Amino acid sequence: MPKLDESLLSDLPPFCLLEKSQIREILDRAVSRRYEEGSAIFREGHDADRFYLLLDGYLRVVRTTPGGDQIIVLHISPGQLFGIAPALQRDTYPATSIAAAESIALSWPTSLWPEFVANYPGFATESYKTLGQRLGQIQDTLTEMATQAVEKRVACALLRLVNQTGRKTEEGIEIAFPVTRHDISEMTGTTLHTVSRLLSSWQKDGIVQSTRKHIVVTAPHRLVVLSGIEG
Amino acid sequence: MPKLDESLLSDLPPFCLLEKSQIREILDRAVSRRYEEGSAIFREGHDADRFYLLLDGYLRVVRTTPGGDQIIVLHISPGQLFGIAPALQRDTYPATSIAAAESIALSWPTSLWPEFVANYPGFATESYKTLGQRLGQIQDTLTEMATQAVEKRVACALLRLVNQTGRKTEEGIEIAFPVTRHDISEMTGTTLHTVSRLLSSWQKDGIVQSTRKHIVVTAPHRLVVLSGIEG
DNA sequence: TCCGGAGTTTGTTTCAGAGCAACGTTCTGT
DNA sequence: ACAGAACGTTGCTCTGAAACAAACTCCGGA
Repeated sequence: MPKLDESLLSDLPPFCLLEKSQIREILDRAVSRRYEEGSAIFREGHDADRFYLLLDGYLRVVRTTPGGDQIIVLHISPGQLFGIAPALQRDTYPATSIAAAESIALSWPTSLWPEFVANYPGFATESYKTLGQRLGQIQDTLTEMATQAVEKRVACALLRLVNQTGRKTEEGIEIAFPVTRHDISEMTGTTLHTVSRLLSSWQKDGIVQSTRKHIVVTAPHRLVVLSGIEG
Repeated sequence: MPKLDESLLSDLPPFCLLEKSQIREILDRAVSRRYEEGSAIFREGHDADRFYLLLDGYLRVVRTTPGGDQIIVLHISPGQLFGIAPALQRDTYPATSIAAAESIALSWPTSLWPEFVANYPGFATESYKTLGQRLGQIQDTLTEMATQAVEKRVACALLRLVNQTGRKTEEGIEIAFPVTRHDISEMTGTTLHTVSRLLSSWQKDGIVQSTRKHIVVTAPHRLVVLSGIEG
């Protein structure tokens, strides 16, 4: 493995307060690995033996029911920590992480977590902040799921993707990684059929433009209206 | 305020590793307060200026949508920490806490949190464990909400209440605090009408027995079957 | 003791969205 | 270049549960 460059970490929230030498230390103990689209980084229920940082790509965090249904709990973007079960004193991962696009992640053995927290100022703080945001976000999703009709949920899901990973293009804002109708149905607790119909109708209305695994939102404001947020 | 007894804390997970003198210290800085049924301990969006420990009673943790719909995210039982936004570097509470029955809670100013974490061994660990469990639990609820039909969700909700707060009686297991049909509908994202119908039909089948604000599960095993869990 | 409100029950109507089915299209590997 | 798989679209049917409506019961307070 080639030596990793310090600039990989030096701007990220959990590490930005650190000395160069500390970042070097952290990187020297990290394992870097590439994951191809569709492959799992770790799986629900397995031993939480490592924690991770996503350098490049996008992940889906997924839960599976006993009945075999899946749902996407959240997405991870570059720069975020994930698989941080050790932070919560868990010895097993509570969900599965799948690369939604080709991705690269660093990882460290769980046993280093306490040391990171103790030695690197700002690391604990930032990690727990991430956790707090994630908890809030899941509560939002739960509330939405419990109270909103399918159309609004799908609109919200799309907006979340756009906010988190949107890239500006000529035609509008494009979601930066492959998303299928089926993925969106697993984010919103509906069927791919319903998602397909909604997307078709929005396309007719000029709100989105989509091809296979690829969505561009051309009129975000109209989607916001549909989502029923804001006053 | 009368001096609080040390035995209040000495057996609880976050404090059980501590010296007597430390527990004394903690209690001396705590404020104890009674909340009557239906009153709020704190509200969503407000300054997270204190964190809490429930000594007696039961709480509902509730979120409200812009549209005015409410949903119950989780319940708090005696002995649990709550309102621990500071642990997640949040400066505002992400949800509202309501006393589901007459309750008593201790609280401390948020500014003491770092000190508790630093000085009291096991405190941080246990708090984060709680958080981890709560995160997992909410993910469960979300998954359930997204994939299961109403009947299963209501069965699950009832089982969760029973597991968390159930008290054995002659007729079966009784939920230890007042729960209305409406409450259950807010736990499951349905209407009180549907909950009422389900409960009636279960009563006919001898699975539950309920009067106003009061539910006894007489055949938990049959509820488990309905909930569709287990292998 | 009577009133009013909160909680519950039950009936009827309505429709969003799941389920099923069939087909079209674009990719991948050989 | 072809077969098969993965992804997407669309029409039709049917049902679970929301919406609407109306009473009934219990409880606390004046």
